[in-house]
Amino acid sequence: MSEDYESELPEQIAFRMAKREKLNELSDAYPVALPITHTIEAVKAHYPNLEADITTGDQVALAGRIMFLRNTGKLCFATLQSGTGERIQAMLSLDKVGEEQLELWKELVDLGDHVFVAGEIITSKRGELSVLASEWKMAAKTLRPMPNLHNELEEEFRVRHRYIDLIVRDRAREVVKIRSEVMQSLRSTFANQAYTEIETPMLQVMHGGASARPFKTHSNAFDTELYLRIAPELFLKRAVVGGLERVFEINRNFRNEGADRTHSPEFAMLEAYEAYGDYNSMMVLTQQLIQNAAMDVLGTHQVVLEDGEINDLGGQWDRISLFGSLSAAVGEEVTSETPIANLKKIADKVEIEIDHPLHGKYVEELWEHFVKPTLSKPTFVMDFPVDTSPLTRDHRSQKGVVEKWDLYVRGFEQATGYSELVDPVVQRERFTKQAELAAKGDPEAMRLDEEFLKALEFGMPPSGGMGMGIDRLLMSLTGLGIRETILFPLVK
RNA sequence: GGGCCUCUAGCUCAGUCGGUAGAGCAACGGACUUUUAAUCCGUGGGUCGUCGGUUCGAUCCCGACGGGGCCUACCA
Repeated sequence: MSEDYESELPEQIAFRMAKREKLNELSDAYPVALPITHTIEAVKAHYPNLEADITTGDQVALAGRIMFLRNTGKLCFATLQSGTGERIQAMLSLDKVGEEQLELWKELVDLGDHVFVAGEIITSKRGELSVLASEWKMAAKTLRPMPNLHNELEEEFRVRHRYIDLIVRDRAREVVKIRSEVMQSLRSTFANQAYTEIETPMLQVMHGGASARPFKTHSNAFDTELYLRIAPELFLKRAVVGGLERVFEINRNFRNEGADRTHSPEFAMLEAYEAYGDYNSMMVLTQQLIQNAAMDVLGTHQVVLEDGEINDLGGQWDRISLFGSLSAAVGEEVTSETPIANLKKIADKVEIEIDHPLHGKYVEELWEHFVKPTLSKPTFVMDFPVDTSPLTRDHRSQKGVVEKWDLYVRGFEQATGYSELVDPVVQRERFTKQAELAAKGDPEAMRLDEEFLKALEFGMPPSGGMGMGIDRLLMSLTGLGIRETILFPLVK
């Protein structure tokens, strides 16, 4: 380490560096192993309510991070915290550790340090469960000062230093745990229905499965452009062609588009496909996945959100038709046959501008303006325009409409499901139309994927499919913004 | 992409109608054997996001750039 580096250090780091040096001279600032006998959690659980000023005679050895330090002349107090946030008090007294060890403690131990203490379980005069140390050791010296524990950290600081956020904020740890348990719940719902979890490529020669702009990268080995996937759909369908009749994948998608409170450039996506299912069976599955997750993780379908509001996920969720609900909202019949000119008139009346060649885009924009804001309860919105859903089967009884639903929860799209298009000839036609859009400059239009079409030509059974944003599921269950549901969201 | 706001000590924030800055916690020195954000006395710590411009003088006014936020348009 150069002297330049040290001389430029903020004073608090320089002091801690010196303490680290001294610890290493005396023994070790970062010992490889410590004779720990108990976790803080175990000790707390074992002595739930001792009276004040008690000695137990029980010896323990434990370690934790120092969150508070209260050093007096001959008796020092420290609050040690475990990784789960559980805390216990350590006491170091002159008569138990001796003058030398007490002085070293006061000289070398800072807030944030991991320390080891061994001693007797007691309660203090004020009743605080404590380890009265007969011995202490540095477990790991911290070089940087901890933030002020009495003010909330700024949002940006929390995101950029999530490890500190996790140390000081209970809710940060809770959200990590909730997310992990939601994942387990989803997998268990799938496992109970004989689904197989698979992983499909995230680096793709051709991106597809959604309308979105991809991230591009380059492979040296293949000397070719590659894309980070925008969706796993086309590979999961290949798996269904291959006979994996119930498959799902939970993994990251990447979309080179805007970032805001509900969008992150990389986000966790769940997709599931079920041979001989359709969009009706996928609605049942999706409702089960979410309701089970709420029940397994939070113990209720009446989820309390961050702002105190209740998100009621219970019961049978509403199912409405896209064209029907739009027609009711605008007060006139809107169908897949309604001329664009008429749609434009409706749009003009409420002063929304739509500039897109697709009829379906008009319908969806109008729906989002008139109906979407009125949805508060979880609602399946069914039967979408064909020209905006190139991978979806035509409706079994309605013309110009496909068997697709979107699930809206608290006003944003939570999941989507389809009766999958499995006719390779129709799929080729749909891709061709997408290619025309791409030629006209639509950066989100899909590509014609010959390899995928070849797979379909080998016969894909009739299937239902669904996709759900995991981060958004976490948002629905907690009321947090997407950057709070992702442990380490992308920051510049 | 467009509009508005913001960046000051390790952290959270004040502040200067233009004369180079403060608080609380944290840190350093001292006192203290029952503290709970311990207390008391004392001390240090800043390229005021970066680069330019205006000015005798800029942390403050102006411009550009960078980070962040909110609103707005688009994708889940």
